[in-house]
Amino acid sequence: MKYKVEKDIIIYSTEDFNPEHILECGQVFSYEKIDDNYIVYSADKKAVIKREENCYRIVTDDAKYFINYFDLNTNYSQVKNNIKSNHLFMEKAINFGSGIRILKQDPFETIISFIVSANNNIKRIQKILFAIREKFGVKQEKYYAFPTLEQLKIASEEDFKKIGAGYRAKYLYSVCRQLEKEDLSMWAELPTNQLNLKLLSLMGVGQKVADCIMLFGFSRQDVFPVDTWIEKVYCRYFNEEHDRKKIRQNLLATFGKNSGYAQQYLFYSQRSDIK
DNA sequence: AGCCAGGGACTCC
DNA sequence: GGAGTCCATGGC
Repeated sequence: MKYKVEKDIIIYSTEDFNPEHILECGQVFSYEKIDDNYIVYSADKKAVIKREENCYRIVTDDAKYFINYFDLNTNYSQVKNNIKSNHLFMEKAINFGSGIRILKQDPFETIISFIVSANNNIKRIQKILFAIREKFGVKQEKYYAFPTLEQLKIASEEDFKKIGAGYRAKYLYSVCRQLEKEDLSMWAELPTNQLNLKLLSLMGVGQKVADCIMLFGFSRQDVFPVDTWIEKVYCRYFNEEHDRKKIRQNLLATFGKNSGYAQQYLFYSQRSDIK
């Protein structure tokens, strides 16, 4: 990826970087579109992505953080070549979401976000997560940081209900109780299968949510989140199959260590319902 | 009005 | 280990 850092980050190779694809492909919920620009919030940080003549400009106080966040040192042209299988639908999905990059999000924020995401729609997920920021996060200049565990653990189950989390309020409350006893900073060192077990032990985290957390919060590519949209893709292009465990196994066998990337192109194109 | 949303827990067997 | 059922809420 060709980019330059002054104070802002300037992105030159726009075929592998498209803010619309990156932010609206379902991997992240805390962002806004204002006119032609996007604002994304991660942990206590913020970045504005502006379209300029032959490049994108990422305006932020913490360039180092967002170079990592946007995964700028991974070559996505190569990623796309690696998963461009014989399947025509895969090639179409890649073309449709050609500017997708898998974000490296904050682990705690990702855990909370994808617990909220379960059996929910994206609009409402966004609303709940912004409310969590406003109610429990530290106020910055013009936005609220996502609360740390230390800050969020004062929340009661009722607090989460008032925010609109519905039956997930109980999960959020108990996950804070569970995480109080853990050292989350050590989880990044675990191999994927052990990290998976840690995540599955959390209330409100099943295999799909665990996969999303591993992919978006722990940079693991050897996972394949299967939700209702991926199930639709699978039935459309592979077999009529509704056992998500089997679907996951088959897709992992097909895409191997590039599964996470493949999943995201497929999810985005299917959810946007390209023909 | 009824179905669906980036599913998971719980209760049976 | 599977199959059924229930779960809050808002958008369409």
